[in-house]
Amino acid sequence: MTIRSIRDLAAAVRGRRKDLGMNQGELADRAGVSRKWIYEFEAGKPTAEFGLLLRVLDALGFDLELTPRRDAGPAGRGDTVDLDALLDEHRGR
Amino acid sequence: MTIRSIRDLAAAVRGRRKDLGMNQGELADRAGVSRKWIYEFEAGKPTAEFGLLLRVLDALGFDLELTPRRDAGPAGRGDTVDLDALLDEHRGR
DNA sequence: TGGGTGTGCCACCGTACGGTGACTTATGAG
DNA sequence: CTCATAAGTCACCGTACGGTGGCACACCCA
Repeated sequence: MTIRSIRDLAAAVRGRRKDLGMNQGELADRAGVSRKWIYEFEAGKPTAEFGLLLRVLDALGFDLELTPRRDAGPAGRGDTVDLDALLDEHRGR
Repeated sequence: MTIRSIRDLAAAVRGRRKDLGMNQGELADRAGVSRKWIYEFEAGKPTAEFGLLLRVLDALGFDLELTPRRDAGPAGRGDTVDLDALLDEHRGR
């Protein structure tokens, strides 16, 4: 699934944890964080540190993939991205 | 690419930023973080907050994907680490 | 030679992250 | 009705994240 927000990740983590039959405490131990961390993260806390998150995802058997965003265009554009257009778009903010 | 460590991500971010012709300051502005954050993150700081990271990845046009780990192929090195071993290792700190 | 730009790095500071420990509220088994 | 377990929540606290502003060095180009 594509992660667009912390809540996306939180839901995925919680679902996966339950699928694996783990409770918050077990996951916390395996990932090396506190149960509080798990609880708050699953509640959508956006300030969680990335390093700890990686440990949790690892403990859950998740892989994290990074890919250049493919513009949801009608016809799938090639891998050639229009950098200027992209820049202008962002410049607008 | 698959993210296994903060350094993986840091390298990807730095490479992408340069490809887009941005300097640290520009990326920082677009992502709404400080230049110090960009600098430290690209240097591999593992404690960066996930919320800020999402903003930076968004500013760079990156998509983040979460997938169940593909079972390590047999050809792979002895990465047959089980969770308990990982557990013990993490416990050490 | 000098100016401009990009980056590494520093000190300082307010804020809040994350850990610990405990309490409370379901929920379920016996 | 108990007892046990899981999850939500709280207070307390040390630590350090992240922002601001600045400085120095390395370039590059006129």
